[in-house]
Amino acid sequence: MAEDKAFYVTTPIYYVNDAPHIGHAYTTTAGDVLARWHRMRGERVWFLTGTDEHGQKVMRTAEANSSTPQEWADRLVESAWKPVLQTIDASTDDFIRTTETRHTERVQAFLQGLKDAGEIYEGSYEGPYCVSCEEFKLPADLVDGVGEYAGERVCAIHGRSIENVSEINWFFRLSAYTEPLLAYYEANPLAVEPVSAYNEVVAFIRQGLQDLSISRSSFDWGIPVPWDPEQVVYVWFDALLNYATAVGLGDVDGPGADKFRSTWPADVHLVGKDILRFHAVIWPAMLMAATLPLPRKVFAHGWLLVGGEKMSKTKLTGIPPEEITNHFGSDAFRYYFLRAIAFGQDGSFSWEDMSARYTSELANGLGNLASRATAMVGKYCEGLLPAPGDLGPDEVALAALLRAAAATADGAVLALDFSTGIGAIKEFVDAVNGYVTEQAPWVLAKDPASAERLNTVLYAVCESLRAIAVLYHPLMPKATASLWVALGAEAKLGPIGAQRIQEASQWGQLPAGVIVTKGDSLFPRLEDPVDA
RNA sequence: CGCGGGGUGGAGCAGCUCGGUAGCUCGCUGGGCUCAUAACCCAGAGGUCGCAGGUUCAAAUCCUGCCCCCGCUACCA
Repeated sequence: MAEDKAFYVTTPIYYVNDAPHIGHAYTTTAGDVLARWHRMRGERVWFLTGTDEHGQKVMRTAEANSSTPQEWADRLVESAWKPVLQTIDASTDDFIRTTETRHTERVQAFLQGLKDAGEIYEGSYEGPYCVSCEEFKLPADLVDGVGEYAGERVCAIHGRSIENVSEINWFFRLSAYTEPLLAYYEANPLAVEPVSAYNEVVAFIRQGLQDLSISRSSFDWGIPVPWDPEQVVYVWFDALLNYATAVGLGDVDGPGADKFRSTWPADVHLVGKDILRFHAVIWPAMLMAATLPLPRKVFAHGWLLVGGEKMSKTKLTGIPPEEITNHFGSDAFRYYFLRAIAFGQDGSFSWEDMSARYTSELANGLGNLASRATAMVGKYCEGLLPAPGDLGPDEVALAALLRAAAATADGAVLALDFSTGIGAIKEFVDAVNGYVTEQAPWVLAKDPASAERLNTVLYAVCESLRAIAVLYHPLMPKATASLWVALGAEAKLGPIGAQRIQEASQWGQLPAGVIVTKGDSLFPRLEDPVDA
């Protein structure tokens, strides 16, 4: 490889106060498929996720539950957030929590560095403040008052007047990075994707950036500002740094320094489009200020819509991932969301569509193909993969189709276009199903004179499945591992995870004579989940 | 005129960057096959590609205007 740096992909760190829903799991799934894909290309990979645990909301919720913020966060991380990784079969390499000392100490060191470099100054933040809420409000949080407050903007929660209050805070010179960021994005048009996100970011920066208040004094659940312990670091400033602190930011020697050198910068930050601005404006500015390399790509994916609306906790439309995986399994979860929704755009989720895709593409498509192939090898060849005779034009065409599909899939996944990549593999599955029907091995089996032809056909089908298993493995680790076993591939070719994407389409890897078994259905047909 | 995204057969979506048979999943009709998870394969019906203009030999695809839906509009994660 040209460099020894690992391919580094991150999910956002999830705000621990939320309940995990399929939107969170969607992001992590995308990251996982990307990570597994790169691993199977033979690259070193580092895949990070974690939780964001500071801030006023966590503190409030903890208090309301007669708990300390730390205890509250501990509980949610262990009971809700880490289990999600198992639920969707995510292969993360690390899980960072912003309350860990490896994070807090490095954040403080980073902050001190910026201060020493003159990037941070003391100023006053002034804004609308609701006494009842005891917090600053954003203009967007305010609503028109009614009754005695008619004519003024009031707190949306309490409906009462807000005061204009100022407090002394530490500010980051974000405004100084307006031009550098514009220049950077002009030179790196792929640094933010998709294009719509890029345009939005550039348009925003073009308006001119204001300095950012990065400390708070009104509450204390956060990382203390090292030179001013009365204040805590603004949550976003703290949170964004996780991507770097997790891999050793600032360490001058030792394992942290080695890790940082071999990992940073991130190759892909996956984010929801609602937090794009933090990642594509504030974060790179912070790194510029510290003269560190910028992440190579921030990719903003869309939202999952339920009933046409963004999922939301308050509207009770947040679906827990296990609700889906309990029924369909983790492979189908992973398949559905990355296949049915163009990555980068909003997509609507419905049980009906999920169920339809599952039945058609997984059960009737791939699952059934594996079933008919293994059954025929069992029935006609006593379970041993036959040696093929000379390839006919149909086999040559099939092999060519496979090469094209693999190439398309590889290119698409590397470009984070999962749906296109999966679609290419799916089309090949369909083609193999068509090939089976056209060749009609059950007819060939009736005539001893066509025995060699039968062998050729059955071999072609199993060899196709071998390639499909490899190409689909990053997406559906469990089912493809089962398929790998059913094909008898492991004994001669090694573990499926050790196969190479780039070599997957090379025809003829599965050796004749391996034991093919008809195991359980890869994707059993399921009862309609919407029976209510 | 704040910025951006979207309006494609019954449903959900792709295609639009690089104009030239409108593709996919589901549903529907007819046929084939029987190895297989009553699955598979083939054929077919069904679309004014939001509306109106324009450019072009040719536009879902480029340009202009309009209508409708949605998100964002920063220091709440």
